[in-house]
Order: sequence, then structure tokens, then C-alpha cells
Amino acid sequence: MTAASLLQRILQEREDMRPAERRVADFVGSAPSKVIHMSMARLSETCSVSDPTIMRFCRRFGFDGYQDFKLHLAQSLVPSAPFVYEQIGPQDSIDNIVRKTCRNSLNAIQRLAEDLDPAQVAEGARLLQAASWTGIYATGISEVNALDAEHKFQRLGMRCQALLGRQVQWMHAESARPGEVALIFSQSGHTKQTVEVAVAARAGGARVVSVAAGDSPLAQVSDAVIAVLPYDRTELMTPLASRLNHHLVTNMLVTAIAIASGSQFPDQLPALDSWQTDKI
Amino acid sequence: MTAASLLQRILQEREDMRPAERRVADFVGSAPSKVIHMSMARLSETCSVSDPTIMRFCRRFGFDGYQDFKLHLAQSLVPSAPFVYEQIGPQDSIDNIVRKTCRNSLNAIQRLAEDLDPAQVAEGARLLQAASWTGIYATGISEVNALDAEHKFQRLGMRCQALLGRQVQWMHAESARPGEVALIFSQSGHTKQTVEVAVAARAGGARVVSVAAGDSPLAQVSDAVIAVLPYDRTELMTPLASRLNHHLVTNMLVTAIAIASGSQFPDQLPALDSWQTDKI
DNA sequence: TTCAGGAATATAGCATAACTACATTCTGGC
DNA sequence: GCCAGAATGTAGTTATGCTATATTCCTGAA
Repeated sequence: MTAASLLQRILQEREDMRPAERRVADFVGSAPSKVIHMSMARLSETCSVSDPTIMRFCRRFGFDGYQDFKLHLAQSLVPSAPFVYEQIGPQDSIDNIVRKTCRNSLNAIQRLAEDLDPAQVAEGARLLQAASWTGIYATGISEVNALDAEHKFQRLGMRCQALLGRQVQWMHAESARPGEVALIFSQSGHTKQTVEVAVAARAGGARVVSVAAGDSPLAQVSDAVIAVLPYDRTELMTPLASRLNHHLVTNMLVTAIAIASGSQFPDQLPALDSWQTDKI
Repeated sequence: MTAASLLQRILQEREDMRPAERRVADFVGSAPSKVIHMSMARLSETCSVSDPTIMRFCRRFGFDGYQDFKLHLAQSLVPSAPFVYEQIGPQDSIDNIVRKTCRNSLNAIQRLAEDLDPAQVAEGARLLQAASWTGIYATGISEVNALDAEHKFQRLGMRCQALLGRQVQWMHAESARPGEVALIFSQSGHTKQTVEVAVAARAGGARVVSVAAGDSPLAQVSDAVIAVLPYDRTELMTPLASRLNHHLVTNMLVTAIAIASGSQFPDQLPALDSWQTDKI
């Protein structure tokens, strides 16, 4: 986030700088790829300033020192897409639909990469692996995620079931027992039904793992939360973005569990369907 | 290019290393984000090796020294462009699983953005929109895609059904009739069953739209192909990548159809489930 | 104009990091 | 068991990043 716009920030703050630092800003701004291979002494000489000036320059942007600065500068040099959601409208051509769909997806995943806490994934995987049986709850468009998770977990040999629909969910949540896990997918984590399911499952002694917004009511009644940022206007639409992110989280869980179970190639689930390999 | 595949190269060369360097490779591979903030001494201590071993490790990959290595490592950590699949292995930490999953997904989508032909999407959308009814065929892990497509198309008011399982698929393909469309998701386009379904559906007068590899047998017996590059070793594994791409293609189709149907906000499907909005 | 007072910048020194030459240990073949 | 040759570690050198302190430069009021 801050990394990507580092050069921009430098050029921006340039105005508020005194001559010496400004010379540094100019050079860094004009030849950042050279800077990352320079020592402090070389850079200070090139800019006709002293070492400490370079230090102050780096500190100004909140870095620990020159090394830290160089590291972030290097990272900011590799191109990446900005975090903006591009609305698709009636005026958009097919070309645009394709492009924007891809870009929005890229953005969503990059956000996930930045915000997701690996420790939460680890904890979720741990609970799931220890479960005697897992109920996978989802509603609306997230149902597909539940089915996906069911498919993959079963390939790992886990006992689980996707639970779709109000009645089915109630039935299972109310009969939850110790040793079981309830895995809940929720875009926002504010849906009443979803929270009630979590509470019921927990009352029965099951552990609740939820993939939802971190500060949501659902998160508060869960044993483990894998926090995925919801998108602003989630209530009114069903954007591709969060679905995609939940999808990736599912994959991470599967991979983590596969590794913990000793599989050698965790990202390659075996092709079980023998007839599927009947190629032509 | 070389920068981005650094981690992969490390894991690859690991095999040819002697114990000491291998310990370094393991740690760098499992916690690269920590490494870039470590000094040589810290790293050597962590890996229980000596400083020069670290040096030799860096030189092995063609870098000037440790600093140079760290810089490139840092760059390779930011999610970005290049088209390399980073294998996930047993030695990977949770941090790595999260990172690699995201990066692989980003790569897949970027490939899609480059290779996908919008005209093919447009043609597919046109046929689907004109259909009186659509059968959505998929097998194995792609079944989830079929369910996803079913869900979304139905939200648009289209008549369609996901057809999973051999018998169900045959039943529908053999009774296909003019005016209908068969939408087929296939990773490779080489599966025998899939091709036979396409031929049967077409014989009955239905139009066949397939999402598959462009040069596959399935493509040859389809009325419209939305070509999505398969991944190398697709036969043996179920990678996230192609699934993700098919997923996006589905979204593009939905969006395109929504636009053609006159919806004003094509990327926001309406939340149909009224109880779902019962928030707390 | 002059002279504080404070900010901006440079100097000098220190601790530590990266790197190198050389010694030691390990490995595999006879 | 012994001996090349490779693999790894030890110790020492250089230079780097960083800090405490001094100097210079600017601003503004007497």
C-alpha cells in the first residue's frame, strides 16, 4: 500500500524540503533503480550531501534507516495495479468488460495478500484438521464457496458437508456436538441467520471457524476468524471480489491441511475420477 | 523475470545443495519476508551456518553478495507480473502458502487478461442470451464452476441448469433440441466424455459454447469457443489457476448478458434473498 | 547592521555489517 | 585407512550504516 506509492510520496514531499534533502529527492526520483544498488556514501556523494542527510531523508518517510528505505524502494519499483474498483456500466464494450473484470480481480487478490493474517489461516486449518466432522455453512452466492470447500476437503479425506438452506443449517447447527467444526462463509458477517447458526453450533460444543469481516458480530461468536475485508457496498450487491477471496482462503486452508497431513505436493489434489483421465 | 522466480529457483536448486546451504534455502524459502530484514550474521545464526555459507548461497544465484541478493528477494516478494507458477511444498510456512496462493492467482488472471479474446466472450454471451434453455456441463473439480454459472445465470432470469455426473449429462445431451445451448466447462478440452456430450448436443440441434483450451478436440466440435490456456500439468492436478479463470469467464459472460439485457449495473447482481438482508 | 536563536547540514567516530583469505572438517574413491 | 577434493567454519579486514556533536546558514528583532 504505502510501498507502491513511495516514489509518488517522495515527489510530493519534495516541496516541503530544504535544498539538501531536495537534491536527494530529485536523484532518488530520477534514478531509483540506481539508488537501490548504492551505498549511503555513494548516494550522499552523488547528491552532494552528507550521510546524515540521507538518514533524515529516509526517516522522514517513516523508515528505520537507509537499508529499510532501499528495501521498500526496490519493492515499489516493481509494477503493480492500484486498489481501485472499476465499475462496469452499460456503456462498456466487451473489451472493457474483460479488462475490468480482470483488473478488479487482481485488485481484490492484492488486497487479500496485504491484509490476510497467515496466523488466522493456520489456526483455522488446525481446527479443521482436528475435527471429526465439519459442517460448511453459507448462504446466497457464497453457497458456491461451500460446495467448493466440500469438494476439496473431501478429496483430502476429511468428513464434511456443505449445508445450504435455512432448514438444513438449523438442523445441523442445533445438533452440533463436541469434536465437530462449523465452517462459516459470510461476506459481511452481519447476517442474523449466520450468527445464530454460529451460536447454536457452539452451544452444542462444536468449534466455529468463520471466514468473514474481522470486526463483525459473527467474528465475535467464533472460535477462530479468518478476517477478509468486505467491500463497501456489499449489502446490495454480490461482487466477484469477496467471493474470489473466500475462494482463495479455501485453497489456502486445503493446502495448509494437506501439508500438515504430510502430503508432498499440497497444491495438487489427486485426480480421483479415473474416467476423467480418459483423454483423446 | 529472474527476480520474480527467485524463490522458485531457490527451491529448485535446493536439490543440488549440500546440507549447510540447504538449511539456508529452507529458511529463505519459508520466511523470505523475514530474511530481507535480517543481517547476514542473524541469518547465518538462524540457519546454524557460517557467514561465508550465506555468501556462497547468494553467489550461486549470480548475485554480487548478500545485499544484492536481499534486494532481489524483496522485489520478488511483491505480487506482480511474471508468469511463473510457484509450487507449494511441504517445507512451506503458512506465510508462504498465503503468499504463493495469492501470487499464483494473480499470475493466472494476468495471463487470462493477456490471452483471452473478448470477441469470443461476446459470441458466447450472444448465443447464451438467445438460448431458450442452457445446460451447463462440467466434471470433477469444474462442477463448482457449473454451479456458480447456474446460480448467476438464474439471477439474470435465464433458464438453465448445472448438469453434473455422467448419467445426467448423457440424458440431457441426447435430448438436446434446437434453440438450446450447451455450455461446457473443461480444463483441457481433451476429456472423452466431454467431447461426446458436445457432439450429442449438437446433433440434437443445440449450439455448443465451450470454455476450454483453444486447440483442443472439444474446441473443434463447438459452435463457439472461449479459449482459456490450460496449465502444463493439468492432467494430474487440479490447480486453482484454471478454475479461477473459468470463474472469471463466467462473470464476464454474466456481465455481458446483463448489459445486453439492459441492466444498468451489470456487475451488481441483485440480492434476491430477502432474509439475507436481515442484518444485526 | 549586527547579533542572537534556531534550523539545516556537515564532521568525526563507533559499532556492526559484509566480505575475504585461510584453516579445518567432512566425503567418497582406491 | 588414507588421501585428494570438496564443503564448511574461523578469524581478520574493509567499509557501511548509523549517532553524537560541531559547524554553518538562515531568519528576524534590536
